[in-house]
Amino acid sequence: MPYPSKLTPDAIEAAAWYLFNTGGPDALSMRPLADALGVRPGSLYRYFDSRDTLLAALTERAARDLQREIQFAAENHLPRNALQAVAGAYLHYARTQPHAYALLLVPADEGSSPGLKTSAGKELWNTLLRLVGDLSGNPDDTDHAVALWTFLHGAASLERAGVYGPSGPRSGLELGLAAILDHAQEAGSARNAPS
Amino acid sequence: MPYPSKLTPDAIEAAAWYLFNTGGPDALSMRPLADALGVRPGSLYRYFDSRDTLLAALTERAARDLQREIQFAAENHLPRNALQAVAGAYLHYARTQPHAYALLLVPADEGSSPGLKTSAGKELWNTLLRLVGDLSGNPDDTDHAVALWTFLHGAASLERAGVYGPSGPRSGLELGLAAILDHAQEAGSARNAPS
DNA sequence: GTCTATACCTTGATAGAC
DNA sequence: GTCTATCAAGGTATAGAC
Repeated sequence: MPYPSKLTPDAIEAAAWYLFNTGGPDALSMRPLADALGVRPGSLYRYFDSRDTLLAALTERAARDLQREIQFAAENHLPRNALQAVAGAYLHYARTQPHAYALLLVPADEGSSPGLKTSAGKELWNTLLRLVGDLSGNPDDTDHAVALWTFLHGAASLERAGVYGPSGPRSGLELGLAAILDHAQEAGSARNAPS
Repeated sequence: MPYPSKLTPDAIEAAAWYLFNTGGPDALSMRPLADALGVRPGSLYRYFDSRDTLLAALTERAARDLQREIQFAAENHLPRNALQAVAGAYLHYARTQPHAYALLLVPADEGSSPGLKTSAGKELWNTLLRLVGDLSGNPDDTDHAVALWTFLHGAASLERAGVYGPSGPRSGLELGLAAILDHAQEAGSARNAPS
């Protein structure tokens, strides 16, 4: 029975995901990955054209993961609280899976596509857009969604860069988040009761 | 006259700066750098311990550059307009020198220190803090400064990731910026006229 | 003191044998 | 489908020529 081959795309991806999340991009190299799978480096190329292709798969996976966390966090909350919870979940994911998160927003010039232009990435955006719409009353409120996402990513990114220091800028973040949510909410009120 | 050596730290740094800003991190490799200087790779190590040391020098340089741009943009403006101009200058720098900008906020685990913890980086922060203080009336308003910087970096970062698309989310960014500046300004008013 | 020559090791990737 | 070579390019270290 020669059928069950040692390798499958899923097995490779799983091992790669582990290596990547454990040690970051540098830890994901073809040789150690092959070692982990009990195989020779060259064999991997039968399933993934290149390391970049493999990274693209991991990117998609990261987007799906984060989208699920966001969705879950928002459930059973009123709009304002939902977004507050989403912000927490977003930052929590960026904190606990920093490498995977970084994959989502790789600069455009560094090969692989931006990560959030994947199908999973678009779903993530739509989820955010819907939640913001619930707050502001505008179902297609891209402006506030963009502002919110911009702020969340900035927070995740600066935190990861170690800029905030140990004491943490919690108050600064909460303040900024509140400023944006307030703005969206006021826009909603103005809609319902135009002067 | 054997004295004038072919290499000087400044010459190396300048060539490295050019390579780096032109082609990104990958373009800064020791061999091409040596070629550009008409020298053998090994020679570079008399002046810089490693590629990382060289990168650290470039990081310092980037922080200095950005700080100067910010300072210049803020001159001769009233607080609110100054910060608006600063935001523009910040994003402009991130747009036109993307690689140098990225150097400032390298994730903490990727070797070299966060870039903004250099002396030039601290100056940058102090500049921002002062300008925010002028608006809110609180000379040490770290909260609003953090919120503003978080938002600016998020914008620079998402833009670079190509997330906003060609049409640009100008309105979303202006809206978020306005929300934060308004919040700071209102805090200032409340200070002067406490209820 | 300054630079060259050279070598070592690790990457990603490919071609062809089995 | 997997292995065995093998390649080019990268960062780095050292020994020795000038």
